[in-house]
Amino acid sequence: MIAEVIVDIAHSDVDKIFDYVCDNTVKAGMRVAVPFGRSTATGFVVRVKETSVYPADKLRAIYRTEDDIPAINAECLALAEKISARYRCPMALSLRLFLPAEMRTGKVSRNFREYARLSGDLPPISPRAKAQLACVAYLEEHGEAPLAELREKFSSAVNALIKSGAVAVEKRRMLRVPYKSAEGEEERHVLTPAQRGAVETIQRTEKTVSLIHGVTGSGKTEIYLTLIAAALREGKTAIFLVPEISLTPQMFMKLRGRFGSEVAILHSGLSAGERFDEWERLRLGEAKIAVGARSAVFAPIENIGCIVIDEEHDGSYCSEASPRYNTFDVALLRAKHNGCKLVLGSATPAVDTYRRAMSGEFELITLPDRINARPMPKVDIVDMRREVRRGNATPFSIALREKLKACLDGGNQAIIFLNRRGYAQTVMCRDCGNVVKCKSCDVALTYHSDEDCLKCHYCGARYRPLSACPACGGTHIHYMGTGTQRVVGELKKLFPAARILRMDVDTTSGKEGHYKILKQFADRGADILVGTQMVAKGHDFPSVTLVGILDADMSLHFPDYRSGERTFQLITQVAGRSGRAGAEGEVVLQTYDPENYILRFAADYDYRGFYAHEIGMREAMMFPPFVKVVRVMVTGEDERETLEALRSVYGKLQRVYAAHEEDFLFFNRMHSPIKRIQNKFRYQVLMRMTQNGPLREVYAAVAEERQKNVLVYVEENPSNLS
DNA sequence: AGCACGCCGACT
DNA sequence: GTCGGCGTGCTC
Repeated sequence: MIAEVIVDIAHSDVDKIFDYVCDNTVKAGMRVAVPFGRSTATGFVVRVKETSVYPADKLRAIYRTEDDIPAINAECLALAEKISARYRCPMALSLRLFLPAEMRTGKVSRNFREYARLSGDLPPISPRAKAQLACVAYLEEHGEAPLAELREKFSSAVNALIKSGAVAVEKRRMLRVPYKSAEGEEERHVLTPAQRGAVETIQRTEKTVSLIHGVTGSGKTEIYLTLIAAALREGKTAIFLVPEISLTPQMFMKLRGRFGSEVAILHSGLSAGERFDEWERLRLGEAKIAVGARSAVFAPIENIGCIVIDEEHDGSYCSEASPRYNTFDVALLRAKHNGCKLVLGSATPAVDTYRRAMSGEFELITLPDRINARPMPKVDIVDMRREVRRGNATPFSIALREKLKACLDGGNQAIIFLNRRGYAQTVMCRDCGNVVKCKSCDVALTYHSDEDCLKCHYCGARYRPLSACPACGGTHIHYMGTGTQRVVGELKKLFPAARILRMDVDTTSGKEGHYKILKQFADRGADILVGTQMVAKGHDFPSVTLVGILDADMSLHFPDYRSGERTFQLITQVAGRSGRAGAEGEVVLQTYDPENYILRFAADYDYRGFYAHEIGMREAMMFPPFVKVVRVMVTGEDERETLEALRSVYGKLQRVYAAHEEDFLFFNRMHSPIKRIQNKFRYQVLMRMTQNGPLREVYAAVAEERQKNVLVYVEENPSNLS
């Protein structure tokens, strides 16, 4: 037999099939160790065949198989091929997506546990051996018991019994199941008519994809769970994707409660062993529901009955590393292959998704009402320009201050949202105007008061705070802009008695950092939670009646065609944290641009209005989804080499441009908005082209570019243009 | 990715 | 005259 093998080396030179002689125990999808040149490599068997066209005298045999059952099933092998073709990456990279990292590095061990039971023939035991007799009696009563437990109870008598053959020991695989304690806590909810209708529509439609557009609190989760339960009843499996599962512990507690150990959780917060075992439980069919962030879309399961993507609009569904896959695209391929439904849900769908739903490509289900029929919190837009004119230089408007006071006096909690961490955004010398920048990045440093240092938010470098300007020696150092740390300081001055909690990347280090802070706040361990966009997601806080959004403009004026969309989503999400149970909630939205249509629509919870306006704008300005934004990034440590590579790709791309000029709306080379990150210079060729534009040629031109110290890659509709 | 083969500078 | 620099090519 001949095995077609892809070696697990991510390099285009070896991205092809190598034939190896093998025996009939080798199956497609198994990992194998093979001789490769003068060394040994791991490889993936993608096909087994009878004969090879490769000269027989040059064929070598595989050394051994690394799996006893295939690690990658037939569907996933085919999927890997599609991903490699679609995202132009070596097969090795797309195949790796389907394995837990622990499996490749081989750093985790499988856990075994020894069980003892009485063997068939019981040799006579001396009546004096009391412990042995007790042990036998124990086993007669219990059938079998973990060996360790027996040893504890009957000490060395156990060994004697094993030696005499009275007790047989069997090794059994132990799979580590995280959060097992949450089993059986969930009571079943009765669906509302709207939820029932949504479930029925999704099950009845002939369309593969359904989009549930439901406001916060409209009960989307219960719809997902019902669909998943239905799939399980048919003997099928399911995939449930969430943006950041570590932020939503109550979500998997809910799943565990409902489905017990049939749920496998795949996320970074687990230990390596747990993650590996959860993956194995899926592969072995012990678990039937894969829950996790985007990588869970590659779950090793067959016969999928339902795939759910919750918070469909979330940016984390697009991979930032090669292959830059889009979770929806992969999920759609799997749904089509399995003939199952793909369900998307969001309170603020991505503009592109909503457009496809409106066009009839997706089934659109709208849930306009909250389950408890409570109105959404009222949003008060405050014009910060007037505050400045009135001489208010603090980050808080008078309205927000008053409402905060009332909120705290009433014994309620508040959330203050500001999408900027640190104390002061920039540090500037007032004598010469010099702004302090990072040594390895073209980025202004942010002052952090809690550590009394300057930090680079792009590479994490720390610097000593300045007493004098490094450029002119001046001592009038000015700390500009407000971050979460300064907000906490100002709040302490305004409300000395209030207990304030801060949540941003600086306070959430560690495995359960997010969870701890959210839990503390939920348990009323603080009155005010100040945070970045982290506070927007997860957790319901019943006692929160006020949300303050300090600087709604900051994400609005991001240099990116999606900044409006993102701002709308962010505001809607943060606002949704207010007033979920008891009292009615309030939101104060501070802005220097109070007439802005995005903010207006967000304040009115008018998604449709926002969408209509935004899509009209995108069409008029020729932005996605009407065209494609394509960026070719060129980065390298040596500026000259990087520029040379840029010139070279640009030349090739220019030929593509010249041959398809009618497909281009924009074509130019430039340095990236941030010229240097982590000592790497960043140049780019930016293009906007029609949907059927010559994307293939762009990829081909980039693939040709193989300079040694320079990295060149393509990004489609990049989420971040810095 | 490794690793060997192969053509030009500073050394015993 | 050699030892060795890493550029180029190959691995079933």
